[in-house]
Amino acid sequence: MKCVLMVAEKPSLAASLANILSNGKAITRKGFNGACSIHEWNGVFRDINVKFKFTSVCGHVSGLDFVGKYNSWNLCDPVDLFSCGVEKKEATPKLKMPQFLASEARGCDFLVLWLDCDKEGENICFEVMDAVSNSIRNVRSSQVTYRAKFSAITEKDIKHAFNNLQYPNENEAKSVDARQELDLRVGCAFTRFQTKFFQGRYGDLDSSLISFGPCQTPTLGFCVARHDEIQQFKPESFWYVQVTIDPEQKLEWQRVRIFEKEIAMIFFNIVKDQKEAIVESVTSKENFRSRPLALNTVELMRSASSGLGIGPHVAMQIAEKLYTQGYISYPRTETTTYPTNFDLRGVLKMFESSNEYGEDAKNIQNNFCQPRKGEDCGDHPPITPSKLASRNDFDNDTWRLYDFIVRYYMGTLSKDLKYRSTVTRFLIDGEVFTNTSNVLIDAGFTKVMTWQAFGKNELTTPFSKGDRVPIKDVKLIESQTGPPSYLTEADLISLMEKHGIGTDASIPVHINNITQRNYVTVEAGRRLKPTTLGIVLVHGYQKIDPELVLPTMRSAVEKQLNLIAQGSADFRAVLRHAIDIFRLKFQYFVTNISNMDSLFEVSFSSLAESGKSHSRCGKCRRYMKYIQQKPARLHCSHCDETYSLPVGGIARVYRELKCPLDDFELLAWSNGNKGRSFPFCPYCYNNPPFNDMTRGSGCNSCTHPTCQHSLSSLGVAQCIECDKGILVLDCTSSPKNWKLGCNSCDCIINCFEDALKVSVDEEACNDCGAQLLQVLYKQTNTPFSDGDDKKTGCIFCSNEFMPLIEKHKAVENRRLNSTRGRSSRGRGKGGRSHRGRPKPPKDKMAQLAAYFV
DNA sequence: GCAAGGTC
Repeated sequence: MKCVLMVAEKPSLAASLANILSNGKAITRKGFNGACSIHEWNGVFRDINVKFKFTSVCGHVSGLDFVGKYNSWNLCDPVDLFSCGVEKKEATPKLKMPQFLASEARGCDFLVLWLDCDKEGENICFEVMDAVSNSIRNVRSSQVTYRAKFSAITEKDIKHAFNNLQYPNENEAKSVDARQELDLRVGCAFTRFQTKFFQGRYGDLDSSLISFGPCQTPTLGFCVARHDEIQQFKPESFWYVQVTIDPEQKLEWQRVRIFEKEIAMIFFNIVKDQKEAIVESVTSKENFRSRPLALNTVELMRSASSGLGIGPHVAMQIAEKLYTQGYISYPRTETTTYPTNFDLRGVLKMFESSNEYGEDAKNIQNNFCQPRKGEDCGDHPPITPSKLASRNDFDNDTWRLYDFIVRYYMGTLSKDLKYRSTVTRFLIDGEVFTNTSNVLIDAGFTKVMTWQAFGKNELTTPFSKGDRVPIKDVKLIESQTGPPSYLTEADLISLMEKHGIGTDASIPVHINNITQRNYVTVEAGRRLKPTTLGIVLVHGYQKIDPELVLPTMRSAVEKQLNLIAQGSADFRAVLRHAIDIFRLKFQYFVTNISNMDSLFEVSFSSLAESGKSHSRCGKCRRYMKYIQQKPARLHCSHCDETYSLPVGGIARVYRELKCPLDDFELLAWSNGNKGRSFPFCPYCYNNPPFNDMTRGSGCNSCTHPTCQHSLSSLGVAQCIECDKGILVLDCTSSPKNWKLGCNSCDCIINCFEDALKVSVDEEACNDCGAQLLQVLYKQTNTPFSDGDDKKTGCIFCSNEFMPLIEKHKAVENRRLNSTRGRSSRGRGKGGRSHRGRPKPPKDKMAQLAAYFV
């Protein structure tokens, strides 16, 4: 029997599409990658009986990256990133997606692609075809591979798509390839250049990465634009006449306010001596506030931020969790209209038994309103609740978001809010004042969406035309115009949506980025206030090349890319043109960076003047400065060199010891009292002296043959927790604390408390191959039963050491293993070199010689 | 250590 492989963009969609197409008959099994399932059934495809297999990918199968050395920050000039090679790589290696697809496709004759119907989906179609090209013959043929085009996940739509299969659109897919390549080259080139440039000059930037991106930078731009408005705002004084009538009620002046005091005074003088206001007219009309459209992602994020105080990133994480647990429908959609056959009442029914919502759900069913017609974007149905939950099922924020989604859903099926608005016009010697009073007629959807409840302001006594109302008080009030506030997250989301910056799925990522990178902070009310770094960056772009931060930049690029999608321009030509433009922009940016730098200069302190005097430079013997702000560095202002330091923790001067290779003073890095620690040479850490030592290593990885701090001198045994590392004696906090620490993982073994001295012996243990240790105690407090103050033994095998070694599960295991090993196989696991002292590098003298040259 | 876009 012929076999048809069908592929959707995500596991959940594969399940629901298979269910529709098989009329519920599909049998499901889990795929070997643990993430995707395969749904199988027999049916008819193009008039023949076939077996169907429906599975999915998880988003993109592949992603783009630079080739080889261009991934390294130190091995190439950022400008090379505009011309160097790029290659496709597996997007998520642990999912083994190409392998999974290839194996499921084996033996299949046809491929039907059910990826989301947007350009990204079209691009993934071709990624899937690539992945199965060795499994399905002629996969590029339009007689083998088909594309289903659907706009809603409804039986009608899906079956229609199945009966009208097409071929995937290569032009649309290509336009995505172009976008990927352009974003990669431009983003990484600018990011690397400006990060290295500014980190090499300033010590208090408080940022480990100064990134640029075609979406994140305009996003930051919005926040800084508002900041600039606030800064440039000049308050203006204005005056208004405030009349209070009896019974007490303030009236609104029809002129609202006046910016010249003298003129305001004239009106005030007219009104102030009057005793009565005459009712000129009373008009009344019914107004309404519409119930909401069905909920989509952007609105969910906006409301979560402004109403619940939950940021978009976290909101989406919670929504994702609610979705995978079945409480709500798929939370990423732009659509704001329910599918035609959606069981609106069924969902309400589900809530009838709920303590929280039961009463509302019944009321709404009795007064059921058809939802408003929104937009169908052809992606997924709006976000709706799909399972009843109660308060105890979740933590507080999860409950609040779930509650919001339930109430919003009920709101969309409720009546509009209705109120009566009555405007009373008063005349006071020719001046017009009004009072507007609103009276609620029907709370409508705000009965469930209580946060939108109607603020009442009823007039205590209604008036009729011709009434003469006593005036209680007349005042001339002086006030000032105020600046706008910082942008709220909700405002920012709206701006991004309006300018097409990011997508519903990536908007929270960009906002999160600019906060994580320390360009903006989230203030009370989730308002986004730019930091000095954020402001200086945006102002710098504006000085050098304003287009870099303009929100229109993204859409201009998208426009070009759309030419590819429409087939009216050649992929290569458009891409080359766009890359050329950005390369020129980049080069212009680099040559004019001093314009941005002059702004940095004002706000940040140069490396030379930041940090504290710390340890000596091996080249000039002068003290270098220790800059503790992220990323921690040592800076020698005399040599104008900067040395990076291990991430986190603290690097203190290590007993004024020096590296025998370069004369730099050694430092002891430690990550808290009980954490890892090791000595290192700041020069070797950045410029490893031996081939078998990687950048970012301490002395505990150094193969120097004679230095007393090196791995060669202090290595004891292979690590008991990881495969790669070696346990090295760590003397940096001796004699208070002695410990063995792995030079690769976090494994630490504390030992020999209060010993005067611990050192690594020349000999190795006969039983397990570990290097022996010599331990010396004060005569007065030796722990050994025979009264000796000095012993040599094995940390794993010597009985008299056992009580002096921290109880460590892995140590116990190793002891057991080595005992067992002895009885069954003679001696340990067989004296491999890594067990004892690690082999010194083969040609160490040659390496040393090379280093000194 | 880098972008933006999918999704887990």
